[in-house]
Amino acid sequence: MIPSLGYAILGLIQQSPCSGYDLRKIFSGTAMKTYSDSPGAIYPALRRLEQQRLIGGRIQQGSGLRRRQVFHVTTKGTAELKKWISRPLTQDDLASGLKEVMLRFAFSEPAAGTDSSVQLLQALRAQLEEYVPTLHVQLKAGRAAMSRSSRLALESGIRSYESLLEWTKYALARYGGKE
Amino acid sequence: MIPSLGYAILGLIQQSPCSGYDLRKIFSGTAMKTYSDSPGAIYPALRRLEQQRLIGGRIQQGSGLRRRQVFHVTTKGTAELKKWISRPLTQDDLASGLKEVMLRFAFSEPAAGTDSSVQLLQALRAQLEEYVPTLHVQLKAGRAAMSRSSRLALESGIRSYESLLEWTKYALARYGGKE
DNA sequence: CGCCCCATGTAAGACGTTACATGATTGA
DNA sequence: TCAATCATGTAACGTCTTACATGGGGCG
Repeated sequence: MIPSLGYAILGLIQQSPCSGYDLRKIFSGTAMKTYSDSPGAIYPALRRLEQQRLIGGRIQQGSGLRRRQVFHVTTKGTAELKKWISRPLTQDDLASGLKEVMLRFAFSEPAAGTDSSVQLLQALRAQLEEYVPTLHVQLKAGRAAMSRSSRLALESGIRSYESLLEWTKYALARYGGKE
Repeated sequence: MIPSLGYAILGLIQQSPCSGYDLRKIFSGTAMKTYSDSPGAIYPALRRLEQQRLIGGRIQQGSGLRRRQVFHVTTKGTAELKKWISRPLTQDDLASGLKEVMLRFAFSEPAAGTDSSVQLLQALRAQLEEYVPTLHVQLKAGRAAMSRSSRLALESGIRSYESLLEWTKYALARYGGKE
């Protein structure tokens, strides 16, 4: 099983070939730094992906430049990426952090086509419509026993899922509407 | 350095003494299952906290019950919890997942008092008011180079931070308003 | 020459996941 | 008595963090 960081790397490399150093810069410069910008994570991850033949590296040795290995995604890598993006959405995908779901969506269009994006959004919307009410139940159930701050914290979680649900509708509209 | 799971356990035990098994039930039954409900994580974590004298365990051996170790927070543990909750909020706290910040807030009132809760909320609001505009910049900067789905994914992140900002205002109002 | 950035890596240690193991108790 | 649940743990494995190491290249 490939960890999140692996997929993040795979997706970025698929958008355009990168060296490990390029990846570090992307991670540390954008909102993606959640996926570790440390060399101790990135270089081993690259090697693992290479061993699985999901990416391939070519050493760029042109014109006095120092050694620099640029990686590209293999056919197998593209297939793996598509599989990951198209994987059915489970309850766990929601509860265990939206980050990975959003990463899948972010890569979906270039890596797996518009249909995949739309399907992911629809699945996400459906899951959220199921999940949000259970959170309200949790809030009602625990209301008495919870402190004010923990109640508010739970409310914050509920709000964020609700606002994500709104977003899925907005995003679906951007993909043509009708459904 | 104590990992998130450690603080989650510390906070729960502080609310009311628990056994490892109780903790597992709490984690798996509520929205807190992000913090691992697996025994392979919880029991070692409990032992670590005990070694640091942050919690203490008492074996409940009454009336033919099977051995059951109930943990309570020590003075040192309470102090550590307060320190963690009151720690100044950094940029990293925002970028590297709100989960831990919300956990701190959830425990803040019972563990460190109302003042701590309010201070955390104010700090969070201030950080968000700084951070949200930088995300808008990121969106504008990358707009051209990004695919539709990655643009939408970034927008989703922005929305979620914005809605969190709204929530901090709502929560502060619940703490007396004025500020 | 000395310093900083490019670019890659390695080693030690901590933590979490998965899966397995152990026994006692309750209820069918 | 057999299964399920209570309750605790352990071992192997993989991954991430932190910190250190290495060297070329440009620049003042």
